[in-house]
Amino acid sequence: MTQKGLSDFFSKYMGTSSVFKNKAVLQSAHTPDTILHRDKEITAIASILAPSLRLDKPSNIFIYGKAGCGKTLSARHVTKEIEKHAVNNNINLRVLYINCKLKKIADTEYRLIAQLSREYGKAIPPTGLPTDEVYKTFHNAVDSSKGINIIILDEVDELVKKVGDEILYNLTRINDELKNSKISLIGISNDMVFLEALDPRVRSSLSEEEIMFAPYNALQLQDILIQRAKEAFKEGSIQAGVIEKCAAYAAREHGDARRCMELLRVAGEIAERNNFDKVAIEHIDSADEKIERDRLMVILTTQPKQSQATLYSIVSISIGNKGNIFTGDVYELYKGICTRIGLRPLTQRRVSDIIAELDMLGIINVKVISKGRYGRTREISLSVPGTATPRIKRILEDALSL
DNA sequence: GTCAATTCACATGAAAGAGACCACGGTCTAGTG
DNA sequence: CTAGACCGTGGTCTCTTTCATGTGAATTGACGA
Repeated sequence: MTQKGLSDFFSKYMGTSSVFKNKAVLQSAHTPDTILHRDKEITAIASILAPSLRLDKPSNIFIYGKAGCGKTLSARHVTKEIEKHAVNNNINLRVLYINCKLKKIADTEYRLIAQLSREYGKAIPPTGLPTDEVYKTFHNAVDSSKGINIIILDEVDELVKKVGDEILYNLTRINDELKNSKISLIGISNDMVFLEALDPRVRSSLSEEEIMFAPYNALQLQDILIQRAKEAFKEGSIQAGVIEKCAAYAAREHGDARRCMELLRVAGEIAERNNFDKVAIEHIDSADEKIERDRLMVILTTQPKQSQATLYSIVSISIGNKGNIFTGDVYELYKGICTRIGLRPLTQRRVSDIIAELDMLGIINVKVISKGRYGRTREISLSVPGTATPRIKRILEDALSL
């Protein structure tokens, strides 16, 4: 594009009307004023937390349910309201929200406690201090707050998976040592079976109350979408049937409202970019494709070299043969690739873990099978359609500069 | 033919090491009055 | 005398290796019908 062309482009862009009124409404960070189809759950959380307004320690709550079914939203909504009430009535109540999945912020014991302490205004260095020192700081900070402290641990399962359940035990036990304050925990997890894997002592104290969030069905998703779309889009900029299709797509994927809204947002962006004044049904299809493509691209390019090399060898083998792929084959080829690009090959033990990680990311499918006399191994298959494999291979070749 | 033992090729767990990053306190050094 | 540079120690964190143990069905081989 020439510079003149660029200027034309921008003025034309300014001239075209957007289909959006307020795109932020469709972003996952947005909190709507009213939460649809979660009345029962919200009331349940509220009634459990209510004693805190009388300075009694409310029970710990464990909330679980699939992704994008309103767990975090509901918990934050209730705690925000309760905080408001506390302020109005001069009650010393504090709500801390921590997302345990956030890398470099709260994904280890040290970081979580440090982050919590920071919420109380204590400066904690990112590393270098002994963990019990940080615990002490946190303990003092909480105790001097003299009130009820509700700590929301979002995606606790991720934390526990990484560092074990000891941290939860420590947190629940802190109450015994606090003189002036009390801590209540709200654990939020996507993982349904997470609780069963916990130490029984931790389990019983963390889940004094349990609340299950069922996934939204297609109709509920429609309601939610209509509510958001009203705010997000200009009137009349959505074709009939778009919302329904969007909801149906997401309902198929475990009723994930977050994904549903992303779908609608991206569809809107696609419509806009192609100078449509309405979001049409076919834009949903393109959006679905684009989201999937982008997700894959991000995963592929952000993986460490070792994972990329492992995946590359899996992809290479899968292109050649239609049969099954086993760990041993992958490792052999992987070693070859490593020497070719000057990478120090890892041990098979580690590569085995990397394969499991790739499975978790959803790029490959892995099944542990026993071939009888011929040993036990992982049967690996790509979980992306065969038509996409050459593209993946090219991306990885680029990334590895092969 | 039947049944238990064996065997393979990894899976899976636990522990520990390497190297990067960081805080903190003590020591050294150069600049200043 | 003092501020800043520079070390050594001790801590976390991530990625990895090493060592050890587990696993499930095909295969094998002894046994009896």
